Amino acid sequence: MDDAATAKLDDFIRRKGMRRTPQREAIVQLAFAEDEHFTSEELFDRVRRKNINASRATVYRTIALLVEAGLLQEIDLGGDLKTYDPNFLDKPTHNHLVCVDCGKVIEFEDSHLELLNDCLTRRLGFRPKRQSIKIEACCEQLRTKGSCPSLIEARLSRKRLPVRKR
Amino acid sequence: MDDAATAKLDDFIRRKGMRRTPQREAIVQLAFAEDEHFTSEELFDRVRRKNINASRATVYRTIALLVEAGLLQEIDLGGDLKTYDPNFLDKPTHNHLVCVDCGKVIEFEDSHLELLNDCLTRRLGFRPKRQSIKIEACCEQLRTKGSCPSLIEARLSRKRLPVRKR
DNA sequence: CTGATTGCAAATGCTTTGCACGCCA
DNA sequence: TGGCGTGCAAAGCATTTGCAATCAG
Repeated sequence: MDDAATAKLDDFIRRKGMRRTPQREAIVQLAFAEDEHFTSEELFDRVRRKNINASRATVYRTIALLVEAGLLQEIDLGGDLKTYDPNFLDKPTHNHLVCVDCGKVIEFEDSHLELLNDCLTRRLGFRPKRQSIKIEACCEQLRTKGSCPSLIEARLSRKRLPVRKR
Repeated sequence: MDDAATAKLDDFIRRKGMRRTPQREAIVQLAFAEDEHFTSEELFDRVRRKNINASRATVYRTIALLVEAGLLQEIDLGGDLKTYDPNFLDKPTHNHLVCVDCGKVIEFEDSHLELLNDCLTRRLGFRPKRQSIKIEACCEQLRTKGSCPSLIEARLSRKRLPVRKR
């Protein structure tokens, strides 16, 4: 978590008359420790692995806090669980491409896409607030060679494949 | 529900060795009776209002069936409930603009957007499968005049506003 | 001190499932 | 008749919440 984020959170907490607690500090730090998206439960896992004294409820409450403060974005990756993205502060306009085979998520930005969306929104008589683009696709390599590097990587790291059913 | 859809469903049911039951028929018909998106519970409401003998469980099971058959699309409109879109068979490439104030959903298509997304996907080394674009915006009129026709309409028809918390 | 915060367990609410019965093919 | 489909109630599961104890300021 960079300084801008720290400052923003401090400001938010002060304005709200809230308190700084060790649990909050630790959870927030862990949320931004990696660039990867996470679910509530995954963040709670990080907390447990670090032997931090914070309950599941506090993790959920802190996530809600960060979302409200605009530091964390709730995004839809297609699963049934809510996913959070810690990278929107640095790249406010990025979009997501999800590999339907391995669930790997790739973030990308494109100014043309942004501009086009903006125009479309205005043409429809609206004022753009936020646009989220999710592209579901599969690797060329998977199709042609029968295996995709992301899939292999996902298997090696024993990563959870995308959830389809709750 | 047009003929193409009926045929497609018939085919799907036959291939799967499934049966045609009055409940299924009725639920499917109601699902495509209107162009509007619906949640599982809303579809169940329609069923009840028509005094059709079908339980909530059957409605859920039939929705799953339609999604699997590719006749219904599960889309993310930002609420916490799953939403289903019955219009993808006619317009496979449409996107959604959601008014953040009244929750009104507008469907739109744009070939430039499609093309651009397609190029982007390929450039990233992927093969496009499906792209869903959700734009969150608010009416110009709401900003300038303090009220938006959709909002008024939503209030008049006592429509549920977008769900924020479960 | 005072009230925000936490932890626990219970509650919520949507969705799924096990099972016995009924009905389509 | 065989076994898919249905209804009911119970189970699942992520998330939220009530409440008493605790802790920050």
